[in-house]
Amino acid sequence: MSNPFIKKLSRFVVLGDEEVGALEHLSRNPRDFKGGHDLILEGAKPEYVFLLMEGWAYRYKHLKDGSRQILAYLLPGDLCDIHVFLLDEMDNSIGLLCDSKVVMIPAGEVLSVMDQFPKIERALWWATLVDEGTLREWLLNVGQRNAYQKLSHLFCELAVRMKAAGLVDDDGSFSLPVTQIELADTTGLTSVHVNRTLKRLRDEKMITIGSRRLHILDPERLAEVAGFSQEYLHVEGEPVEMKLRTRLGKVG
Amino acid sequence: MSNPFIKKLSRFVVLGDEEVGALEHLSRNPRDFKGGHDLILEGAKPEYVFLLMEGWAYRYKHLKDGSRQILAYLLPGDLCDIHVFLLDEMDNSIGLLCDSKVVMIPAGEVLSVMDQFPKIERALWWATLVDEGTLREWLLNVGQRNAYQKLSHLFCELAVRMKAAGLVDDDGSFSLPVTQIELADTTGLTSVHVNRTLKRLRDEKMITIGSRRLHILDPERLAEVAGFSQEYLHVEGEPVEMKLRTRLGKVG
DNA sequence: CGCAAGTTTGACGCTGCTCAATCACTGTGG
DNA sequence: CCACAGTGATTGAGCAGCGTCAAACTTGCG
Repeated sequence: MSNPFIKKLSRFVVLGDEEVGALEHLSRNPRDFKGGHDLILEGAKPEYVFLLMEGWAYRYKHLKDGSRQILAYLLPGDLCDIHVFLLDEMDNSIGLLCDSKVVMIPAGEVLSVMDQFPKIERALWWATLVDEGTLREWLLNVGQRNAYQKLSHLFCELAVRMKAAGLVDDDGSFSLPVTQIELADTTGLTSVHVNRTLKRLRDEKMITIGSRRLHILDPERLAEVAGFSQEYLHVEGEPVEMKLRTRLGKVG
Repeated sequence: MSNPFIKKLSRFVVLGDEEVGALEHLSRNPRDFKGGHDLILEGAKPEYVFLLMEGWAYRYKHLKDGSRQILAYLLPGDLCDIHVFLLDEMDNSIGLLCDSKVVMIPAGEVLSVMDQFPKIERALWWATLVDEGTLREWLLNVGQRNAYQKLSHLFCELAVRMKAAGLVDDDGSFSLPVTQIELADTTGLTSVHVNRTLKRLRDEKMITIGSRRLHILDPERLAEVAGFSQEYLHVEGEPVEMKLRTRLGKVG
């Protein structure tokens, strides 16, 4: 299963051949995009749903004073803006952090696949719920933790998600094409303070960071510092549909 | 239409008689709960979906050090924890801010209504997307704005939501059964600093606050200070389903 | 090689936190 | 009807985590 989209939805429902076929059809023809560019800007009329097949993207929003909040990182298999259906215009921008492969799916096509395959609709809904859970963790992170804990928590989360996407090396390191400025805009800090905090994490031998890679040297201690537990990401165990079947004695 | 749940879902889809009937059936028999109590605590096995019919609830989460982040306020018509389906156990708690009427819907019942009425399923999904958008605004708020702007933004949001629920008085004031401690845990500030910031907003004649009510005296200036614009709440205009039909030339 | 972008470090200051005391409000019981 | 307790609001004094400003250094790339 090399299609990260199908791999991801399989965490939620058990897909039949027809459904796999439909998803493969949806994700045919990814286009190559250069890193540093934006897929879509706040205010644009959304026509496509962007599906990331390879690379890194991020969702962000600007304030009038120029400050920026990064709202999510998007990894292979993630839909960038399924909430497009609601919007007359985009309420956030999506940028690419490195060269990436992206499928642009016309919004109507997503809708008709959902109409045809209720299971896919439900899987997409569940994916949305995971995104929401992640957002809640981010809010907790930004609202309540100090700089040291914030960065630790972010790194723990990214490690788990990258692992689930099969993108962590044997030595435990993974690509992190993110500048300290971006880490700052993610956590609500300044890049100067991020820099000092990274130095501390490095000095304490918990991480190695540089040349766009992160290596977590001491995962246990990092998770301890962050107060991290990975349940909210729902990357482990059998598909949600199966768990639900067991729990409620019925098919979702 | 006195049923706030139906009223809310009607913002997303045009409901037929059967669907209205099903929703009315779902929301029969609200139970009375006392304010200050919790509906469900983090770690509990979720069996019911809580539907708030009257009153105020909030979603929150604790850190081990005892600090708390409030993640959402729930108003009449809101489902408190539809994401229950995903969870083996609750990853957040839900508390009541005042005496409230709540329907406890068995999780399986929600599922079977969604199976029977795709439109309702889609409306619930859209409601989830609005929640997610709100969460993104909160993240922006907590991450990037200062205390003065944070509180202004929160008040603007609550005013719009209360208005949509038909709970704002003619004089523009509305019930806000929230202590300064809770405002602090919402915005990532301390109650002392919230107090000082409220004083400033009062001194500048933008709000009146007290005895569990908020009166916004100068909505324009408050929105200006906050950088608030209400689109993300999707309380205005025709139902999303209709807009979509116009936009895509097809039925969602 | 030389620029551009990002990282690192220092000095200093402010927003918002901590600690703590006092005040106001509301509901309770004698 | 009043004393009292508990909760929340208010205010002050002092402080620290993180921000600002600025300069130097490092890295990647055409």
